[in-house]
Amino acid sequence: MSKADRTRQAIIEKAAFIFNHKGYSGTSMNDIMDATGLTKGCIYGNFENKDEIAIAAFDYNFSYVTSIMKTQILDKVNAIDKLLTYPNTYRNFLRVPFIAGGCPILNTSTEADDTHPLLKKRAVSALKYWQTGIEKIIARGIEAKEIKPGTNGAEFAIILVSLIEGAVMQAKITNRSTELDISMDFLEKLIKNLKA
Amino acid sequence: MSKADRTRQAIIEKAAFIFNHKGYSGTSMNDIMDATGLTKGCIYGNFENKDEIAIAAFDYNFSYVTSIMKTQILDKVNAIDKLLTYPNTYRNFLRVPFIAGGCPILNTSTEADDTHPLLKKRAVSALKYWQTGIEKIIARGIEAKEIKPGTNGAEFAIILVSLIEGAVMQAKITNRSTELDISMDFLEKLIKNLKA
DNA sequence: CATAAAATAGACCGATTGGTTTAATTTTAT
DNA sequence: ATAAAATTAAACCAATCGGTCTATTTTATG
Repeated sequence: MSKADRTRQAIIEKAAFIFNHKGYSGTSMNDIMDATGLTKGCIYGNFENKDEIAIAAFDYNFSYVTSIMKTQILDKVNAIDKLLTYPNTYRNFLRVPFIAGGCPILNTSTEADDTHPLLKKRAVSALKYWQTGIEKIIARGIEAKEIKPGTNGAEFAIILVSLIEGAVMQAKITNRSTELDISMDFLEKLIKNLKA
Repeated sequence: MSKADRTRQAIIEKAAFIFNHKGYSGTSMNDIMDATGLTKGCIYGNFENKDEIAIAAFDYNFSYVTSIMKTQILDKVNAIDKLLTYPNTYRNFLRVPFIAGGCPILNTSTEADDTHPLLKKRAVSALKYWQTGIEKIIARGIEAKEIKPGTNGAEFAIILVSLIEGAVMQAKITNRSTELDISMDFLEKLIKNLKA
């Protein structure tokens, strides 16, 4: 990894943290300078503009969350156990916030849907990637006779995501885990109900 | 209503629309000047600063949504029917966006939770008001023997809100009603399952 | 170790930010 | 009708915005 690559990566990682807390328009280039300890010239030598940093930051945040979930899911063999990773992980989201600032899909979606087409596109892709990931687990679970045949994977994915994102939003704003506990308990039951 | 009151109200209404689309830091005083057709001096004669406008705008947006829901809920006599107002209304959220820009609680929560304590407080109050409203419907429904005794109102409120907010977020970013259709179908079944 | 290329620092730019001030104009109440 | 009070317009402010440019330093290569 060249020095430029290392600098670029450092900018992305620091910026990713800030963008996920303050949002796109709430984050200034000065914020990024302060966080990285780099000057403006250096940052603009590595990125064309703020947009490019924001997009790289979103991709970084999303792939970070994805990698954490994927690692845990790959540890499980049974499809039900794979799905249970979601409620089990998100139940502790406030206590162990594995991504500081909250879910990047939720944060980016609500800010960018009416304002920033580029970020919006990124958020759409990320959401669909998540949804199809869950569908795949369910499809394979059906094949392996671990999940009831006839289970609608696409529908279940949407409900799972709704419960998680809705609960994360409520828990973050009220600053309590109650909403996550209750929604994730409920999601857990839904998943166990899929068992063949 | 004095002229000052009318001016103030006009500013709030126009600003409420913009804030719910562009967010707090995405909205500038110039945006508000353009939308209202008023000058800066005039706006600052009616409000102390941007914060005061943002808070009044949030309150306006929230009470607007609340009034629409309340009207429909009051039309129903049975507690189950009152609860069904939620899936029935939010199912059409994209087709008939009764509040432009999306749910103000969702929008404000995700932006303000890490950045704007005053707006955060407002969002918390709004969310709790919504939650307790649902709890009350359920409590009265139990009394009236329309809803199963033993139903946990607080838990059901959280799940209802999670499903709605999660689905609204997904539908708004993907620009399709699929997520709302599926999540609201599911919520409808949950509600009907509460019947005594 | 010399040198070309890549990376970085920091001064600088015009535009825009939220906010103030002052003078003129309307409204309101007597 | 008129004076006091409320409201409004528009010039003005310092600070910050995203972004550029050039000189200097650091890095990699022959």
